[in-house]
Amino acid sequence: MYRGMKIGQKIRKKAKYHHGDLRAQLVEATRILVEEKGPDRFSVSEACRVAGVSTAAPYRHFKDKEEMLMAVTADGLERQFALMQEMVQGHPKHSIARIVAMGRAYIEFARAEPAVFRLMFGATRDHKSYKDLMDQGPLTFEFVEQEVADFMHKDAIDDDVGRRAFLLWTFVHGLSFLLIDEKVELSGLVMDLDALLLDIGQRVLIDAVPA
Amino acid sequence: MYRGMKIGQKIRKKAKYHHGDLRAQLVEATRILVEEKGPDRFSVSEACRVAGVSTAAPYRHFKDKEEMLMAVTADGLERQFALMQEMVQGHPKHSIARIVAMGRAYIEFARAEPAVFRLMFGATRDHKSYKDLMDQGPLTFEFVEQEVADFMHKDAIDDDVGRRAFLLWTFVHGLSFLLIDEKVELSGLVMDLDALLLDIGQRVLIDAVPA
DNA sequence: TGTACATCAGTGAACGCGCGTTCACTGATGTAC
DNA sequence: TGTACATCAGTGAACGCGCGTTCACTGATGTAC
Repeated sequence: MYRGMKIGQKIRKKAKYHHGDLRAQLVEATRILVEEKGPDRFSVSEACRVAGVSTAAPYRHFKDKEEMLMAVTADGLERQFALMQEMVQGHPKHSIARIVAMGRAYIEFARAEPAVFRLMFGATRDHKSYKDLMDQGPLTFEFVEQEVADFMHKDAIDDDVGRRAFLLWTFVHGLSFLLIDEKVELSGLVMDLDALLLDIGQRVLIDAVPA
Repeated sequence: MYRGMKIGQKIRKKAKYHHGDLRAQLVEATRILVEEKGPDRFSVSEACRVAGVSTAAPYRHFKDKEEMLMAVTADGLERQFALMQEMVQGHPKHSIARIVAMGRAYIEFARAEPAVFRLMFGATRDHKSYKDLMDQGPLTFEFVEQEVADFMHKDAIDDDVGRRAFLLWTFVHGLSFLLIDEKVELSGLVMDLDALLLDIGQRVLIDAVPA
């Protein structure tokens, strides 16, 4: 059964003419289907079937199919950001453990919801609402920059901080895709994920000192 | 007009009942369409239109639609590998310039043919022929490992070499996706691509020396 | 509190569309004698 | 060299399918008096 949906609930919902919660439920159905079949094989009709509603119903809440996908994407961006903020907490300020935790959060999100991750970071869609949506991306990156600045005991984000944050992001982004696209397995990596993140974190954040 | 196809050629080809070259031409049409519309919006019918052939014709050469995409993917993997080998040549052995050139080749391929790159490295397809296809991937990675071993003046590929090669690959892979998915622009990077690749190459290949 | 009515979230049937694949066929080519 | 025939790469029409979206509608809800 789907997340947060008890047996029989679907039928009960159907009994009510006015749903009350259809938009949220359609977004949830879309999220599940996208995850099950991939973003390109998702269909509005199927989301309606899951939500127990006629195929015309979504058009009260969304302009078109693409807008449903955008809603899932926006939700994903917010949740990933939240997860990163959450996982950083508890690690001491200025410690590299915070950087590692941040990277792990990024990757864990990708692995938990690969299809949503692909929506979030995959090929740009040429939909109107896409621009608004993409405001969340920079926000998350600024958070990474802030953490890097903290680690380096800098109180502002300068070019050097930006560059290092970008290196970290790129690495973690690449690893996410390699993992969810099954080009690489964590078990084949010799090191475990945390060790790997620590290693790359040190390489990027600590400069080589000439002997 | 499409690559290697002169005006009028399509009509001339059509005049011949026996094509002689249809398989190759369909692969080429598929490649072009995938690049134009994205892997998921490619259709067999359209490839047939481009190749100037009936919609049933491909089934003499391919089992199904997916097999056409696989052919394009395999071709892409080979060409990327060739490009990497080619761009490394001319740089002195053991020099980091070889590593940089290799990374640049990877990224240049991705930028030149983003949709094919997505086919090559995107979500695993559950097609029978997919397994055979994926033999090329490890081959390319071994080449990277060999170059890393050379740079480090090692004559065998050990775990340390493998780990560093993996770090390089992950970074370059992440950068490729960020670029083709338009999450980042080279112009916004402060450093140019070669400087960036050199920087990350050094960080991965040269260890910090404790003061 | 009861009633009239506007609002609005849903229905269900229908639409046109392009798709992947199959089918019996046809016409060109290569080969045996 | 000429002819009969097998082979095989194409045709073109048809199929069933599921899709996204629109339409006139209906029934539940909230509000004004």
